[in-house]
Amino acid sequence: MAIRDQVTISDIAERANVSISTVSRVLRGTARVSDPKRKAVLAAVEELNYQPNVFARGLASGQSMAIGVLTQNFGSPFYDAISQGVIRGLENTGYSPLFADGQWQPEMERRSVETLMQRQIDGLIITGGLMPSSVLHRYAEEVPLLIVARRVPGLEERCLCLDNFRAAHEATMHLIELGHHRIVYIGGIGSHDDAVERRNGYLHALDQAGIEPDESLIVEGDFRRQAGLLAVDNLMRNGVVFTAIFAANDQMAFGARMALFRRGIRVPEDISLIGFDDEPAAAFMIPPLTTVRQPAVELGLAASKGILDLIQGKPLEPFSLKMKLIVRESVALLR
Amino acid sequence: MAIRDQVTISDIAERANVSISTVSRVLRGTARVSDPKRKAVLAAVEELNYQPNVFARGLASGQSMAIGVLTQNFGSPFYDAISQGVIRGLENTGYSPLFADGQWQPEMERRSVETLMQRQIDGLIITGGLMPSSVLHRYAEEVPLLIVARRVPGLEERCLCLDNFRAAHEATMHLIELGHHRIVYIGGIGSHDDAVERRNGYLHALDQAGIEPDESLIVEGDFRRQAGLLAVDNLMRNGVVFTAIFAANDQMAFGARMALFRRGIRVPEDISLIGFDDEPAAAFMIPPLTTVRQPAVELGLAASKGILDLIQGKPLEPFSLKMKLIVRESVALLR
DNA sequence: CTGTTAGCGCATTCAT
DNA sequence: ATGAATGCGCTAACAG
Repeated sequence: MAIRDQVTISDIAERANVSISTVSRVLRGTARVSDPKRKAVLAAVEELNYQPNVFARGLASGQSMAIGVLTQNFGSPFYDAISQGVIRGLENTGYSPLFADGQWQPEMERRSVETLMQRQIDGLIITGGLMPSSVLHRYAEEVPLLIVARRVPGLEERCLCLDNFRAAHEATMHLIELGHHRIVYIGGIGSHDDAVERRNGYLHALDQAGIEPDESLIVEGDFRRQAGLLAVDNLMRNGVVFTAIFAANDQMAFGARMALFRRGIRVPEDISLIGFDDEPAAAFMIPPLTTVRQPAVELGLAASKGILDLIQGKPLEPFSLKMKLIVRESVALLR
Repeated sequence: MAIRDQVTISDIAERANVSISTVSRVLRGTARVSDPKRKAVLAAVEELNYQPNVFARGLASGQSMAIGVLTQNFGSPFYDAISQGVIRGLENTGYSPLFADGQWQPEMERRSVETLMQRQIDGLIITGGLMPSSVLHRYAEEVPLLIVARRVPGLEERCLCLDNFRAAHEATMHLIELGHHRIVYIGGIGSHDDAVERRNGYLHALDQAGIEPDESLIVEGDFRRQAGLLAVDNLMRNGVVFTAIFAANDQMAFGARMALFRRGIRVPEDISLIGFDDEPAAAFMIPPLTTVRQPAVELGLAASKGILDLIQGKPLEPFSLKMKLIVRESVALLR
């Protein structure tokens, strides 16, 4: 045991001339305690700087007062913003978040969740990720579970996510209205539901506009920068003609931007580019990246509220957040 | 207690026909156990899918097997990269990291550390931050402590940081060699040791080159984007003349870049710009931001190794990582 | 080598 | 309203 934390409940019991149960009672507020005794306890707590031992408390109560949060890639602005929201949402609730990083690798995600589980988390928030939905279903049975920014079939009521279809649709429409016909779509992983929805939104917009979808304009990515870069490189190398790009997330849009830059192609003068997520860095690109805003912090906040509800057995409040297209200077009218 | 995790050590003891202590022994490897019994235990563990209860273990052993990590701003690429390093460094060590976010606010940092402490962390890694050094000294007495990316007087042997002075000196020299005389320095918070060192490096380079430092070129920032933006705006408004900017971190360089962009000033054609930290996004600016590389992941790795050494009472290995200037395309010769 | 036992610090039930 | 007693699951002496 570390040197600190020597003061225990019995120390203050002694100091306050009461029994340890009384101390426990005033600390937890589980039963009424006479005023003088309560004050004595509180005073002793103060004087001795008592800090409850989380382990002992957890052992005895069966509650850890901890919420596990599986995030993807510390360093990814979007997921980090969600984490921020969770932190804020959990403040002063008595619960504290325990973070683990899945790194977008199913195996890593599993291990991370196992670790969290071992720490007896009272609830689990999973953001994004590639974990098979079967595994998620299993977790859902073991612990109050909330999934953020990902739609999992069969667990819809546990998922906090936005209308990807509509947002992608809007973004594509925006490009079409600017006069674009040949719009590249750089998608996410095919097995990922969000990616599918966004793609459908894209396709639906084309359809509405009477534009024949062109398979050669649709590229599968993996949500990472490199994928965006490669996508553009390949398109160019293959001589595919296009005037606009819609990427399923900002990271890939960054990559695409980079590839264009290397070839001396200007954005938005030569090609229009839209991303998705509104990562903070998007605003700092020169010129700023046009993107679909996913309110990540708000998502995190909602997630923390939601998980607390679940823990208390309350029904999940319906969730709705609107996404909107952030139009900056980087989308141009087609010349 | 959650529904899961019902299997306890005695369940498998029963199942394997041994005593609970034997089970504990094979699980912890604290003593030799006959082969048949060991195998029986392992088998039982497997069959029952036993998961040790961290709380019970912690209570009994006094060890939490957890390392607290106070980071600044989830979402700051630099600190996140450090976190990544810590995660990697702790893999397969039996220890797991517990993250908390200080958000660059002393009060928040304190609360976060208190929370970590309450969770009985075996060691504490603090990255950056603004916590008064007196507080840090106190923590150092309570728990094995390692400070990353910040130099704290009196705790030097506990600090993992780089040679800020030399790096700032080099960056400034680089600009001078390119022909710049009037170089703006956008600094960090004055009370922050790193900021002071970087500033001194800047001043020393000027001195060596025989350039008289000009107070009007030295701006105090706070490491955030907004500060860089404001700095440039103010300089411009006041009609200060300069041909290059050296910012004490990339975030502020981003801000400066933005301010320049808004005024139609090109980088590097019109003004040279150097940042500090080599945040990933720096490479994705158009053109990429020239910056001083701080190997953040390596810092995190070293930190995790270091904290484990401290916990085991081993002396801290001397640490050295060189920083180097990443010269990309955004520094121009003075026309 | 192995089983028995005594706590770790706290919540909680049971008496009072 | 309050104290005594029990146990959470596990580790670490302590006896064989």
